[in-house]
Amino acid sequence: MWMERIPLNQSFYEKSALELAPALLGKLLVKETADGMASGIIVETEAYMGAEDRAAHSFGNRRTRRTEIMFGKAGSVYTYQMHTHTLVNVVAAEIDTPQAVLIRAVEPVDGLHLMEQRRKGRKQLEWTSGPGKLTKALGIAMSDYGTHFTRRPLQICEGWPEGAFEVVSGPRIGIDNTGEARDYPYRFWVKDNAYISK
DNA sequence: GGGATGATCCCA
DNA sequence: GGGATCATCCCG
Repeated sequence: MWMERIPLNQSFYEKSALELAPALLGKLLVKETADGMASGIIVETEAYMGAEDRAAHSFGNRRTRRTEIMFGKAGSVYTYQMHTHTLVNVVAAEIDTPQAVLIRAVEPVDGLHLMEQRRKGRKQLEWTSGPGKLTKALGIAMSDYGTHFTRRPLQICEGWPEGAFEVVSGPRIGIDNTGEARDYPYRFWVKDNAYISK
């Protein structure tokens, strides 16, 4: 499927993580590397609400080298390493309000041959159906840390039309040791999409 | 310098 | 269900 790439404006990102997380569903995540371009429609996200959210890296306004970008401009790229994987977040809210949205799954669109190569031996449904998988498939790496989603090589563009899909929500994944924050319904996904993470 | 800790993935 | 595996953080 071919799709015209129109980057989202700065103003799109200037909202709380709780508003930005569902708003990102249906948008196109695009990464360009020396090998070419790969992209996918965002189908699953999680909001991390900063200082008051025990599950957020920036809980209590914790400010370290890793979380520094969360305090920065909305639309900034926050990548970090989880075990051997890179995970990618979209910084939300205003400067000094350290909120972000984790991109948990995308549906492949462009650069299928690149993704197949990068996710060798796995079925297409396993290429991008998880936060660590999709960064591998798209070629997103720690070198993207601190760049901005309105600029190449890592952009978010217009995607599916508004209202062409149904959004549902529920508790976040993999944050069992965070008290009551564990149960907040801060995870959003496209209903019945095949690429939702397990 | 060192030990503990993960917003995960993959295989058994 | 558990091991891999390693950057990051914090303590000493």
